[in-house]
Amino acid sequence: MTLTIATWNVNSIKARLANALDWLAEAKPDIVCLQEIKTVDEGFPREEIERLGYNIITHGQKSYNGVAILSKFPIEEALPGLPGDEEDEQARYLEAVISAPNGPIRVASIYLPNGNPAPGPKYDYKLAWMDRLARHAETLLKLEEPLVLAGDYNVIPRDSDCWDAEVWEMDALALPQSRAAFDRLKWLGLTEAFEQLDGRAHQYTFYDYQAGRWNKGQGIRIDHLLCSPQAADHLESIDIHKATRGEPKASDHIPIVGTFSL
DNA sequence: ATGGTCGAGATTCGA
Repeated sequence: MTLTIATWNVNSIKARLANALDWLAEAKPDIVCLQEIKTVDEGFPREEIERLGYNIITHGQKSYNGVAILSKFPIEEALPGLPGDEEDEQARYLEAVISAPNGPIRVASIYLPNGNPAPGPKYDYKLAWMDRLARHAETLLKLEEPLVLAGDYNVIPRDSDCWDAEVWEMDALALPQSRAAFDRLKWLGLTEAFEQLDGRAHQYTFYDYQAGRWNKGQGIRIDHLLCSPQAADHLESIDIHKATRGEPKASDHIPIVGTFSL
């Protein structure tokens, strides 16, 4: 028995609906974490996706951000919002407990702040958000459950996760403080699925629309699955569904899928 | 080819 968990920044679920329906019907992932749905909850195209056999929870926002979780199995708990700042209005975090056939799995859909320009208030917000995420992850890890924190982390973990480290040197996605905050999540005991199972250089999950990056093969790897030991122990494979980026009306991000023997 | 990225939604901002 295997369970597949995917993450995909769709860059507007309404603009991407046809692409998303095609990919869901083809890849048939059990659980999907979506980011940048760019709509309020009422605007999410629920029925079209429900028809493919998914339960859906959303944490939406007008125009920007917004996250969702799709699941073939029942969703028992829906926990919108990252703890640690009551003032934070941005819809970037949605956690759920899913009743998978072989037991419950806790999943979160994460849209970590971009942080540019750095330095500045947006970068401060990114680092503060990452600190909140680490503190919350610490709490979740104490539960000793299968846990997957899946999303657009807006962090390039290594120089070899982009096509040209010099281009990204001063960017919020690659600055040492961003990488240190990402490393902190791993030191807490979370395993980054791609690094663990594959680790090859230059395997990208994002190609900017600008400057013909896709046609030039110039991407970055910023979408990640972070797994608790109880999930990482059952990790079997990780796949970057690169062909989606070449489709008409593609998102600038590529879906990645983890397969677990759970 | 006088352009050059896309999305939401308002005529600009965020990525």
